[in-house]
Amino acid sequence: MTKNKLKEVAMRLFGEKGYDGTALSEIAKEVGVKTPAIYFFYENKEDLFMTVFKEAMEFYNLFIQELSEDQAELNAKDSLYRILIRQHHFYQKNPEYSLFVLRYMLFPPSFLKETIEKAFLHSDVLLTKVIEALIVQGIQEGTIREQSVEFLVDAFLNLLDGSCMQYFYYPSTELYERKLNNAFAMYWNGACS
Amino acid sequence: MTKNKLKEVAMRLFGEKGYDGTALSEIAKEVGVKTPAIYFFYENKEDLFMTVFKEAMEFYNLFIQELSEDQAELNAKDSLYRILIRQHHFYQKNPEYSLFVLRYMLFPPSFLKETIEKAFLHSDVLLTKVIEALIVQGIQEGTIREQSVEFLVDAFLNLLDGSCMQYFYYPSTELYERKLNNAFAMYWNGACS
Amino acid sequence: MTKNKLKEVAMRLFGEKGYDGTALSEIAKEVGVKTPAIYFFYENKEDLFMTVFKEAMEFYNLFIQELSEDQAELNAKDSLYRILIRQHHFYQKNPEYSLFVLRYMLFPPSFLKETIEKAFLHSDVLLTKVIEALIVQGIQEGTIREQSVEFLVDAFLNLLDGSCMQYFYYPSTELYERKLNNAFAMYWNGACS
Amino acid sequence: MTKNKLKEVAMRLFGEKGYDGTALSEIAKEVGVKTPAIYFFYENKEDLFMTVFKEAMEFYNLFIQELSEDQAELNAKDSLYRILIRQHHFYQKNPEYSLFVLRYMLFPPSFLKETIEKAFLHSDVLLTKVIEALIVQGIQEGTIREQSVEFLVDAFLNLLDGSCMQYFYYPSTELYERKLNNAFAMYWNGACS
DNA sequence: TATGAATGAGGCTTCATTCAT
DNA sequence: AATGAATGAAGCCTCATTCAT
Repeated sequence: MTKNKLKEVAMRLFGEKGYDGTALSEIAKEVGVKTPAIYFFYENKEDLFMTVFKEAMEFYNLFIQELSEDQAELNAKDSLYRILIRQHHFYQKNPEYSLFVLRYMLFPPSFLKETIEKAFLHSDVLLTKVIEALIVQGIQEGTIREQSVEFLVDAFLNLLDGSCMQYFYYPSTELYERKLNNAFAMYWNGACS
Repeated sequence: MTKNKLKEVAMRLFGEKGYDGTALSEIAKEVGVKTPAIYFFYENKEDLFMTVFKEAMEFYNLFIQELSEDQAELNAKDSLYRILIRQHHFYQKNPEYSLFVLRYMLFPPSFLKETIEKAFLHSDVLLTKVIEALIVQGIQEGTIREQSVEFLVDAFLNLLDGSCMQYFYYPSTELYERKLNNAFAMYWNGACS
Repeated sequence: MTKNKLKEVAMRLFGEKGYDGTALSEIAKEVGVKTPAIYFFYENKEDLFMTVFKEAMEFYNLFIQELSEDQAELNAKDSLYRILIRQHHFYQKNPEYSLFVLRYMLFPPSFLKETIEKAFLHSDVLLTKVIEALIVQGIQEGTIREQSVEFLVDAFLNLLDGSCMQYFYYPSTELYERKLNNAFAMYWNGACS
Repeated sequence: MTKNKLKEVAMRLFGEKGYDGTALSEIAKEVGVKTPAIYFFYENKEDLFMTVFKEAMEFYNLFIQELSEDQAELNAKDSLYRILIRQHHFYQKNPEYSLFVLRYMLFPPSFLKETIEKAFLHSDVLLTKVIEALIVQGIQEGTIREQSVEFLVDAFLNLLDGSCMQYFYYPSTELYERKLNNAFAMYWNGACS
């Protein structure tokens, strides 16, 4: 399906080189098609971008939703750690989605700044709920010291954001993993005591 | 004068709209000059960008260096907290520099990916040393529990990166500051106990 | 059915927006069909245009021919006036045909300038004969003063052309009709005295 | 001056081939310049067209205004006849202006239908006043029979419009002139008697 | 009878860049 | 120190047209 190939290639190139840095001709070429063929499937560059963006967001939100599933049997600590690991895996297995989402979360093209901000706030709310539930579970378990939930959630979200940043920032996986583990250990340490 | 104004406007626009999304004509227009005037001061677009980039990095490194100064009189906790606050102030007082640095740290234009990576690793090393010194001080003070320094440094760097991300991500300053304080409190909690 | 609908829509759009200003896709869309369907009925854009053009000319010539019929019982003055009225009615009842004919009489697309000129000269000859017959009748009746027939024919044709122009030029029907009547009255006045 | 050459060539080509039928590249080529040079002088195709249009209208209105001048010494008949002749001369001496004005009076590109209609109504008012003055003069002279001025004005404007149409319609000058003279003679005949 | 998919040609426009002044 | 004039390259997009189905 040309239409899907276009979406995939577009996601990768938009993620790597940005909206303005990606020519439709490049996308077409990689798909093995001439540029005007794009217009058979998408209205224009913006439409292609928006389609890709929506899919990326859906996929990312799906990932967030999955974070909350299948964790019932784990204790809070393992669940939280697993979220970090899953985020890491998500980045590794879906480099195009990840790069795309990160890029346009921070640097949306001006023509859809608002749309994008709303979409990301939505994801943020989803994620916050997932974390909250786990924190509450930890407190009930007794593994997390009784204290303000908001406080614990904020710190964990910061940890996630920091890991996100570092994943794209540090080239070496080893280094990244060490930092990730150390940061989580410190978090858990603070959460318990 | 014109040369500097060009640099300033270029930094802002490159930061806001990206390298490909910024036309030299826009830069010239904001400065109140015609496009060819740029070529009197800079070889070409890349040269202007590189000049701006170097200045941004110097400025950013200066900021990092200043973090280590004037902290002798403070205890470790206050010093570390002050770093977070200073980072926040730096972003607020120098939005153009900050946005530029963040953008090109994560998404360098392909023609200078390597150069930029080196520059950022350099800054990272600088920053790591500053943190390390403070951690060691804290251990010597006895306010930080004796444990692996690397461990504490990694977690603090993660905290800084997370805060960086959130600063640009969250629109509201209040929300950002709450999250920042909560995350630091958790960090310090973990560091002591 | 589709073939005829295509012809109708094409006539209207070619008349309103010109040959170059009308895309085959627009025509197809209005007919409720995809563009390639056009090629099942017509060889290409030119062919569609020519088909439309021929029909418009036939229809217009039919109108001219009808002008000479059913007028036997009327006197010359009424017959001539009736021609003006019929022209007016023709424009009102067949706005698409009229606009099309006017547009391509004055501004033929370059690829068929000659063809079109011939077609219009043919219509002109037809019309001239009709007028001539009525003038002669008028002179025989004694209602038109005896004088050069050519002279009277030329003036009447000018009257017709002027009315044509004004019909498309003036937006208001009332204004147009007043002008038409005044112009004819003056013509008849000159013809008699 | 490239800018003026562009205007001249644009007027001719827009007049001959229509707005959609004229490529900027053609205009540029005839001027001896590459297409993007047009954008140094005009914002875009519409702007070039509008500039040409405004100039054509100004020029045409100037022509109309001049019709009323230098006619004091002539009697009404000669003045009116002279208007027809001058219109003829105007068409002959300024074929580009004339064709352009005629084309866009009848078939404005959709994006400026309203603007153009207003402009032409303005010209129409100007012209009507000129004719009116001459008719009144003729009645005062006693050369025109006393009757409704409106009636005489309408008929003369019809004569002018008819002549306009025929000028562009009939290829042969001789034929055109014969028709013109015959039509005017008939008009004057009707006006006097 | 009609469409889905695709393309070549070409149009409008922007942009970095040059060069004479 | 800066601009007016111009261009080559390239980008987005439209359109007539084709062809397999």
